Amino acid sequence: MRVLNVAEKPSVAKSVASILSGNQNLRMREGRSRYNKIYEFNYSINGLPCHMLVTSVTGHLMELEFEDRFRKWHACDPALLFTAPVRKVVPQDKLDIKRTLEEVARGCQWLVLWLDCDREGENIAFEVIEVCTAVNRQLTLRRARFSALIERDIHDAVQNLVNPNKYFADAVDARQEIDLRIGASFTRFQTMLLRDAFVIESATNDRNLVLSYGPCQFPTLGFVVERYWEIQSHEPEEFWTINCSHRSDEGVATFNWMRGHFFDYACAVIIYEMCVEEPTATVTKVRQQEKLKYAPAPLNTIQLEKRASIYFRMSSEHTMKVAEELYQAGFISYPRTETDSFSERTNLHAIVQEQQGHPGWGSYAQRLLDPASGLWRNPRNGGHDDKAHPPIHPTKFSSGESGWSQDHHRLYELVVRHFLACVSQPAVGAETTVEIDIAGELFFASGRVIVAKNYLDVYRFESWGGSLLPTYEVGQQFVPTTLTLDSGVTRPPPLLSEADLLGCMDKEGIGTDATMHDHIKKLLDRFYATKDSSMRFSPTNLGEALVMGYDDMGYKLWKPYLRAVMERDMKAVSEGAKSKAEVLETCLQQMKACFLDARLNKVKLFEAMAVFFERSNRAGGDEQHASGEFVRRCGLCQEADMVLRQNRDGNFMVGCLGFPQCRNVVWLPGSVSEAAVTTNLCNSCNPGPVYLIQFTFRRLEIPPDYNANHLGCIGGCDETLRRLTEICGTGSRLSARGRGGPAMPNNVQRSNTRQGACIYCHQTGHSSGNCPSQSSGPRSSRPQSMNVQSGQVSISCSACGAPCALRTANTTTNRGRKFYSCQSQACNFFVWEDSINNGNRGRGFQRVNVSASASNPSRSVGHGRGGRGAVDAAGVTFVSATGDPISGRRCFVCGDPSHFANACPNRGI
DNA sequence: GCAAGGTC
Repeated sequence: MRVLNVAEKPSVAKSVASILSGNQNLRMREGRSRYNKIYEFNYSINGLPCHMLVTSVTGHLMELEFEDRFRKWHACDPALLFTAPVRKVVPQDKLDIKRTLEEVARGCQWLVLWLDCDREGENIAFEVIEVCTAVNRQLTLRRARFSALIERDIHDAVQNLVNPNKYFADAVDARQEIDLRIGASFTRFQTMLLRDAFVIESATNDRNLVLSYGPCQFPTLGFVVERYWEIQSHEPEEFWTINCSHRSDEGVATFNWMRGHFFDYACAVIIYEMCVEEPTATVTKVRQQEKLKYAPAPLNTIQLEKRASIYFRMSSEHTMKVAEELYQAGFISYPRTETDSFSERTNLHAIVQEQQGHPGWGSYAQRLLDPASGLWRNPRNGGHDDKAHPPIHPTKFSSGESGWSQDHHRLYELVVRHFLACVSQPAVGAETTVEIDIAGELFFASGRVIVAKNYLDVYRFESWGGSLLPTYEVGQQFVPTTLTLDSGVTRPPPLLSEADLLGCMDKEGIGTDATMHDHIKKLLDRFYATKDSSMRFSPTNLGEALVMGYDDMGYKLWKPYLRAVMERDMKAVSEGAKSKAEVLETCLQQMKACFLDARLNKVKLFEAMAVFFERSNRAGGDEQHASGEFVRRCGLCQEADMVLRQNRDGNFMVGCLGFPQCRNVVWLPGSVSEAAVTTNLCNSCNPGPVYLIQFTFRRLEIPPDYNANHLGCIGGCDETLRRLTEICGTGSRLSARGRGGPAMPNNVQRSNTRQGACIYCHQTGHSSGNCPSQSSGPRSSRPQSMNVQSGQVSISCSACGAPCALRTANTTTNRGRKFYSCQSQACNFFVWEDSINNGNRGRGFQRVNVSASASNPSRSVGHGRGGRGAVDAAGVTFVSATGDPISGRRCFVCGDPSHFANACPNRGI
């Protein structure tokens, strides 16, 4: 019996063939595609002798596409894409693989499917079935289920073949169809609506600019915009904290206030004064604890991308490209995996053994293998398993290859060191916490000594800040060296880093491990977002405007919810709880309703775009062609429909949907006030059908002997329409110029009250710049850009010199109080408006100085915001006027004192 | 010219 075996990728075909044949009498020959070889050997399945042929596809063999009539953008209304017929086709670049399968399948009796054991794999299995059974109806179809490319699994799978799972494949069919229909309809709609209506300077050639919408790319953009809005709308709030330090022979200890910080200055000062008056500190608690810092879980794709971004500033897209090359060359395992736990059957020691000769980490590998070192520890289980691939690990030793770039070296090193760390003991630290009491107020200090670095010895990318604390004993008393009341302001969160963004996508289920980096890249390619020099993402005006437009419509299309609902439905289909047809119908019905509604509310998108972009003077503008009532098939291009439209200026025309390729248009008289296509057909015009249009003319603009209501035909037979066109002119810009004497620039025409409908309210009588609807109210969580723009700018940032915006605080303590702040996140400058009148010109992070003397506690304490520190006879300074950043704090994520948590390089891992 | 998912 001849058995055709098909795997999802060439590497799996090779492994399966090599395992099943035991490399005995294994022959390889070329297929039609250069990547997909054919392996042949003999094997026996359940005692039945078989001649095995093993080959592969490369992922999906087929693509879903619309039928020809719906593929040209202007040939149909995008709303039709929710119902237009679709078909699965093998694209040009996969035809070679298809032919190989057909040729081999003809001579086989069985087809065994070795696709990955996930939903996409099952769907690819059915694509292979379709191609193979088309040439050989007699094939027996069997599915091999395996969870790893190891001998036992592969032999088990082939001896226990099952049936392919249609439910799994159906779920993917549904996902594909929904993605295509939603993506194509919204992309065409918003591109045609906005691209030519505004001057979008980000694109060099905006004729090619595509304003795409996709159920993954838009939520990804949503994360970026949401964080940006959070930063923009942040109102800095001033807070106060008491810090204390003590210098002894052993060094300096910095104590933090147990209360953290106060937003109320008066309360903070009262407590501070109490402390200053009785400054003697008493040690109330000394606690010593052992702390462990565990090595990370085994490496999966998302962690690889996140860590390469943080450690090497590599983009996720570039990381995957380099990883793919290392994989192809055999140095690392398959890089697209969700799995972060090793199977018990993996020979971890063998992988370590291979690395013993490396000059950088070889000696660590040797120590690991020495049982006497006690360094070995079985790796953690990260809790994810895609059942198809192991965690990313080194598969071949290398001390660097000649063709490798710096990034190849770095990524290979990360994979190896990560693996060695995973099988190592955690780092051990001894932590000491000391609590002191000053006048009833509690303060604490902590220090850490690393007792055993263990995995940190090899995993040089992570650190565990250590700092020594002088020895204290309970009951010990001392007078602090400094005791200061310090001020700070709350800061907004930072822009999203690539690691943050991957984290958001992972959490909300946007994309897969193999596609997340594509979605991020798409934001950059589409000019929706930019990445700054510190690898953080900001939305562009275009990205922000699109999200703002949909947000104003009340649609959460830019949120991850839609994808989450789809994902739940897909799961239901894969479990057989819902049918593919049922899910497709409900989902597409809802999305079509949403689409039609979005089109009705397109003014919201216009408004949002108008906040950032100038209107374009380009004649036409595709938005006029985005929808309209069918009148006739175009006689000129004979490809698209002619539809009734109203242009921006309110003039009617019947234009071809093939614009701009086809420019066939019938302009209607400028005196038409209303027009609607009827169901009546013209009896004389050819080629038919040509639907008649019911017109209403403005009485004062047509001669008295003409009727204001007229049922007319645009096919050429209608004499009345022809005469009125001659008399009144048409709404076309060329015609308007002709009638109006000397040609006027388009923007002048737009401000003409008769022709220029306001872009905001679509009414005439005022220009867009004076629209009464634009005295904007507050916008949900977004920054109030209008208010900011119209704010009285009268003060400059002390750090960067840029003019500050006047804002209004909305916090509990300062509601309604006005303040100026720098719009740059980096400066953090702000000043209360009322304090300017008092002579204070802004504070930023400046410390406020409150002085007192330890030797004379009864002396009055200065509250002044400009007082200087005082030194007593014994040289004990309680205050600092240096403006230094608050010291003695450490990052609560990694414990490193060199930065705070919001700037921690380990944040988001 | 549109999506997202495989993979080379």
